Amino acid sequence: MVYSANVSERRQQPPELAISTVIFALRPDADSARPTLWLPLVRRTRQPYRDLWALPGGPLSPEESLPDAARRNLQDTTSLQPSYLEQLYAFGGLDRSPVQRVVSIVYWALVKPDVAALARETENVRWFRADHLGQLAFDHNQIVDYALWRLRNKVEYSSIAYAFLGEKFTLAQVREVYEAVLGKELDPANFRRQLRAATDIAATEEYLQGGRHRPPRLYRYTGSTSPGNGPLG
Amino acid sequence: MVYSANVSERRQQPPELAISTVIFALRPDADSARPTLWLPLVRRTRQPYRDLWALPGGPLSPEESLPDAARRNLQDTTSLQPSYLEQLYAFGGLDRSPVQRVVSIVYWALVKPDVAALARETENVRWFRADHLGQLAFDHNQIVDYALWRLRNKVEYSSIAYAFLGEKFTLAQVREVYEAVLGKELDPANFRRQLRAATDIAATEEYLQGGRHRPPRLYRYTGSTSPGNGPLG
DNA sequence: ATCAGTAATAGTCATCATGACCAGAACACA
DNA sequence: TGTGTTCTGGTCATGATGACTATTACTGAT
Repeated sequence: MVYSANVSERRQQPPELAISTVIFALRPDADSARPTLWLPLVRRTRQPYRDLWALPGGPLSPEESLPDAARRNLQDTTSLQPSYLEQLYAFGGLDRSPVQRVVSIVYWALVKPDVAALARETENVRWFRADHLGQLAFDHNQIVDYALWRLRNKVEYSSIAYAFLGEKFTLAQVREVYEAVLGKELDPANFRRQLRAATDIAATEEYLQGGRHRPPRLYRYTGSTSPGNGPLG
Repeated sequence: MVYSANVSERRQQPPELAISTVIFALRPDADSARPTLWLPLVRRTRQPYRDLWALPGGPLSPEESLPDAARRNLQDTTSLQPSYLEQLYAFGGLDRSPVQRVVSIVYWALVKPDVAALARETENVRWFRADHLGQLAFDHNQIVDYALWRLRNKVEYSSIAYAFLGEKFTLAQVREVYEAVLGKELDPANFRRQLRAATDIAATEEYLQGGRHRPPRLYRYTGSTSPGNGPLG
């Protein structure tokens, strides 16, 4: 902790308020042929934790709302426009940053595959597989763990999975989302039965051609874009 | 909005960071003989929203963690020590306060009945039934609605109900907690079957004497005090 | 002392969701 | 033409749940 200021000094200053976001996308994986969970990180160019990877974020401007700040930070640092955005948690531990006390209101977001594919990687922005991130700056490993936990829970009781997919999709693609998020394989027939009982997806008359096997039917999501966060929408 | 400063003026100032808490307790109700959900509110003695009722809260001191700040504010304003405390949400809308922009990190808490009974009401601290609060200051009606939504969800999939109860309790008392929180009656026999299948409550050899009918057996909660918030504990 | 009333407790039954599993249909490729 | 794989529809056993019935054990009135 080279850059840790002494405690009484830090406590003179008012807490700084920052907004950060954990962003997930499903990307094709070289090894497994199945898509896996990835997330973009930005390299820190200043102390503390210089050259370590961190969540995209920045200070809250006085004239923007919290989700607007999250969206603007995403646009500025990674050029990504999320298909889903939800507040994750406010982290305010005293020792999160060795320099000054920082309270971070953290959002988590999902992006669709076409948006994620267009995003170019730079020297300071890179995609990482969610299951081996290495050492991140600050308490960001803990934050990502929590975001993953929320994602895994939410995918099971809400219709959030479709935020990972395009307008039309096969049931197998939906299953691949669940399998990538939950980290386990699901029975195709049983999974299919559940989706067909759901009211928020509808079959189209189109089939996905060009595959190696029987062409699967395409479906469309007909539910609300925001899967609902209680009275807050 | 008599006290609303003009917008450009407000936006010069940095956002203020506050901590508030929604506290729930189960209290006997005069009408229904069944206990109902109550929460303590504090009267505002200053503008804005002077004389309206509001959630207990205050600014975050630089040297305390977020849950510590919530706990201290509860102690200072209502003298209540919660048996459960969890972060609810960070509210940061631009127009939450007409004077200055305020970002509120809101917690929600439960208190046990003996603690709630000891709390004395004063001129500026009073208990209200959760189902008719009237007009509160700021956006606190919306915050209470969200806290109620979270409470109702969490009571169904976690063991949070025991935070409302003492060390030993009857199964009917647990059922009364569920009924008060969910706002509907539950079948005693089926409810009993579910609780007996749970692993985190154990039967004692004691019975509650003095009632009008067959004395019910007393049970004890054997699970963890913190029902778990994912990787954060 | 006896009986009525009510909660506490135990149990039954039909229904539904789920996991495991089987089988035919429809395609590409050798 | 056959083989392999996925897509799709189906069966079966199991467990959870809601509705319901019945017995037990107490208080309070007659």
